[in-house]
Amino acid sequence: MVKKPAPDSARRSERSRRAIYDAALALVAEVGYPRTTIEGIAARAGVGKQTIYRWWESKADVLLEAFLDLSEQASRDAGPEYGFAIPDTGDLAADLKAVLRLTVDQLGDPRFEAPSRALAAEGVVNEQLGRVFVAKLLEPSLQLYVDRVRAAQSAGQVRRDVDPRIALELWVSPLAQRWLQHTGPISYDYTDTLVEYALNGLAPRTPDVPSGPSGTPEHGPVGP
Amino acid sequence: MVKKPAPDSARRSERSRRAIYDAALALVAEVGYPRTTIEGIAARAGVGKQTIYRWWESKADVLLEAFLDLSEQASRDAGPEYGFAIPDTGDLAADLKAVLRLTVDQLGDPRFEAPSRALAAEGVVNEQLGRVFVAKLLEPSLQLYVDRVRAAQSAGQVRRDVDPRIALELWVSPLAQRWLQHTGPISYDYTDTLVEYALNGLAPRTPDVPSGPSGTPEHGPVGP
Amino acid sequence: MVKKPAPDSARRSERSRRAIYDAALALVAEVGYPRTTIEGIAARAGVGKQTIYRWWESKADVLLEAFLDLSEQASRDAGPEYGFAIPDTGDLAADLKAVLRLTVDQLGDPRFEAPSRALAAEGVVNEQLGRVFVAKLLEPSLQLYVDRVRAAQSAGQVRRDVDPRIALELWVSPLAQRWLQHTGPISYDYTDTLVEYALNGLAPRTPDVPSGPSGTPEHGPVGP
Amino acid sequence: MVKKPAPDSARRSERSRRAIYDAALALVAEVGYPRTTIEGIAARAGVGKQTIYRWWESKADVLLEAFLDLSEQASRDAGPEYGFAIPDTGDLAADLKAVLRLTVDQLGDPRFEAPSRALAAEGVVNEQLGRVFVAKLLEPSLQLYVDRVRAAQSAGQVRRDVDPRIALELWVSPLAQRWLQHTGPISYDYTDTLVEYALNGLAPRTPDVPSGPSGTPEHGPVGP
DNA sequence: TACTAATCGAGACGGTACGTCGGGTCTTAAT
DNA sequence: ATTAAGACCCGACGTACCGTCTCGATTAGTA
Repeated sequence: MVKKPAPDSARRSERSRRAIYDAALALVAEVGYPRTTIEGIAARAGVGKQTIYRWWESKADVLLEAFLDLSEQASRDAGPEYGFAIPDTGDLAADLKAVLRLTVDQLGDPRFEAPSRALAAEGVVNEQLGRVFVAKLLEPSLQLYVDRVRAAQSAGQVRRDVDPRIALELWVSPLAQRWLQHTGPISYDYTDTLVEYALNGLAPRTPDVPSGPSGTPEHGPVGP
Repeated sequence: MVKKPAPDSARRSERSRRAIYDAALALVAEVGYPRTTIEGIAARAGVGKQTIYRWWESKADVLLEAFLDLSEQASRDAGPEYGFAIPDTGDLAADLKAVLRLTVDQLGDPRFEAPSRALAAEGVVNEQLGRVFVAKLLEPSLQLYVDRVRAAQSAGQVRRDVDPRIALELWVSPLAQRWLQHTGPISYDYTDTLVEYALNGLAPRTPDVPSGPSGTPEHGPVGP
Repeated sequence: MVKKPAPDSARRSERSRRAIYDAALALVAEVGYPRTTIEGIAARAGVGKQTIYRWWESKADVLLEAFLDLSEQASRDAGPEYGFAIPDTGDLAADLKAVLRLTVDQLGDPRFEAPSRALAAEGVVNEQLGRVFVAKLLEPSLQLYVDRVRAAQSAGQVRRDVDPRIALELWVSPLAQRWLQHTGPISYDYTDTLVEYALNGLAPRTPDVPSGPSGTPEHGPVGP
Repeated sequence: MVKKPAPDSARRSERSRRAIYDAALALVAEVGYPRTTIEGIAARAGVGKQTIYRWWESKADVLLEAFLDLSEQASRDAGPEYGFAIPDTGDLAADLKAVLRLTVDQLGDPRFEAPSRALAAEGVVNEQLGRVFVAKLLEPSLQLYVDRVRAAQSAGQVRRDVDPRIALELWVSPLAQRWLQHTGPISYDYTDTLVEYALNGLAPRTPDVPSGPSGTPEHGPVGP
């Protein structure tokens, strides 16, 4: 992530690095991302500006690393041995609902909200940073859903021809969009509903009784 | 939105307003949002800085109005009588796929991409602006889906207990997230798949007929 | 003093003119000349900016006229019939001292100080205005000294080869400089001393007769 | 004179300081004081505006220092060993006339005129700056007159009860006023006359010899 | 007395400069 | 060699006024 004639990272001051992380996160939480300045971070961290410019390319870069560090720390604290996973009780719907409820809680945690909003916003406009953000923070979480969906496929609860990476977006993206863009309220009910819609679809279940005239004959040759 | 001793909007210079819109959109497209400055907009528009500060509160505000104006213009040009609508051929899936393909095209249009990304990003971090952005630009479009889903409910193609406002997020939000956060590629195949997953659900169709090879054989194993 | 395509002064609003004079003098006294602005004068006078620009060329111009008006008013109030004059009691030294003491008082009058300092300062740097200032305000006063000195010459108290216009500078200019440039304190003693030095010269009187009655026995060892 | 968390003057850029002095003096000479802007000085000096604001409080402050520097330089160039002095040939009148003629020349030197007028004008209105101007630039010159007058007193050419600080104003102030306020022309004749009037006074010399009334016996080698 | 043209209060406009903030580079001294 | 400190050049900020330019609404002098 650093491009300059790489300084000697062996001599790097660990103390300064930590102080910078702390200052950056604190400032973003306190005054918001746009009013967080490199000078401000340096001053708060008791560090020279050059120390920041030496090791990072931009304000966003600093915050990204700081937030990554925070996340690692959090997951180390939370799960000593395993790094989070989605439970598998055999009931996919229930498992997803449970995890999404935790996510709802986390999205409201002010400790995470300010920096993650800031990074997400920066990522919208700055593709390079956006990709790092996604790769380092988002994808690992999404992968857990991929795994869980695969397990459900093995258990016959999800059709085998479904692409798990796309499937998970049916519940993850709506929640993400509501949070990111303030397009709607976020609640347990909401996420529960998403899971149900996603697993069951919107179309009426073909009445297992052949008599049913309705159905959805019009779209796609569902069934013979 | 203006706080100072409200300027007299009757005497406002229409010429300047248009020039400012044009300059703002052009600059965002050319150098990107963060490098677009109010000073730059004023200079390019041949306008005094104060004329911008008199009528808008911030750079984001200017761009938002400029973009709104652009959109209105576009929809006026496009649909003389009706302001866009989702076709209703009777086949919900087909209609949604068609509209989403248009959306995919539009998301790639550089004319719209720069300003809408910029505004979306700003809205992530600036809730006030975000809400205006959503209310003025996003919701009107989403409302069209609500209407179409309601029609489908009347036609018996969608369960009556489904909330259309949530339903539409099953295909809109995934697309939105991939575009906003660069979480994945965007293609016709992708949006087609979203529509199918959303309408049919992920769970296997209750095998109404034991022999039934149900599922959705037509589109095979989608995904990367 | 006005160069533009002369507006019709017959239609000029006397009310506005007076309000502008008052506002200008008040502002200069309150906030000082540099922080007195045309906009400020207009606002305070309840007058449109154009009304000022129509009749005056510059801030200095406005103030100059306002001050001239003030002076005329003052001299009309002070001396109904005669417009100031220096007394002629036959004792030139006494007359000059008396008038200079009045001048000392006037220089300390805050009503006059702010605007006259402002105008003097402007005149230092802006020769055109300076000349008007001198011609309209300073010279008329100096002329009174010229007259008095001429009278003294007729009375044999001042040498006939002395140029009165230069002579008066011996006491006027030192006082003026101390006031303008803050080069020294101003007091009755000081002006008295100036008159004596000027009339008697600095060189020792040739002790024509040891008992000589001339000289200036009355003022003893002046100065610190 | 600086109020902010005093910058470290040890690290001050000498190069910038000189460039700022040069630019300030040049601009004042070229476009006049009021049209000389801090921005202009910075641009011409190839310096950031902040570098000016860091070390000076105002435009007047910059110019004052620049002019002080110029004067020091000039006096260093002119008199390597002694820093100017008024000659003492034994003839006070002649010595004063000589020095005043030099002053007349200097007042016409465009190199000095613009900045010194500007500073004088500023000092009229801004007492703080005025006092610095006087103390640093004016008084040192006046002191030379004080010394010369004292010497004349010792030599019996000037009365012992005369205050030299006031005496010198008899010729300095008239010249100063004519120059500052454009109240009259400046010439060698004029300054010569001032010296004669000041030394001999305006009142007729007591006719030491009843016969010789005319001529100018009065100012030659004063004293018996 | 009504007409009508100039002046008036008001303030938006294109500009210039202000004084401040922060970005990113560079220098210094201390560790 | 890295660090804290901070001066430096630079660009943009948001504000204050400049002097010009419309706007109705008076407001005189003329018809």
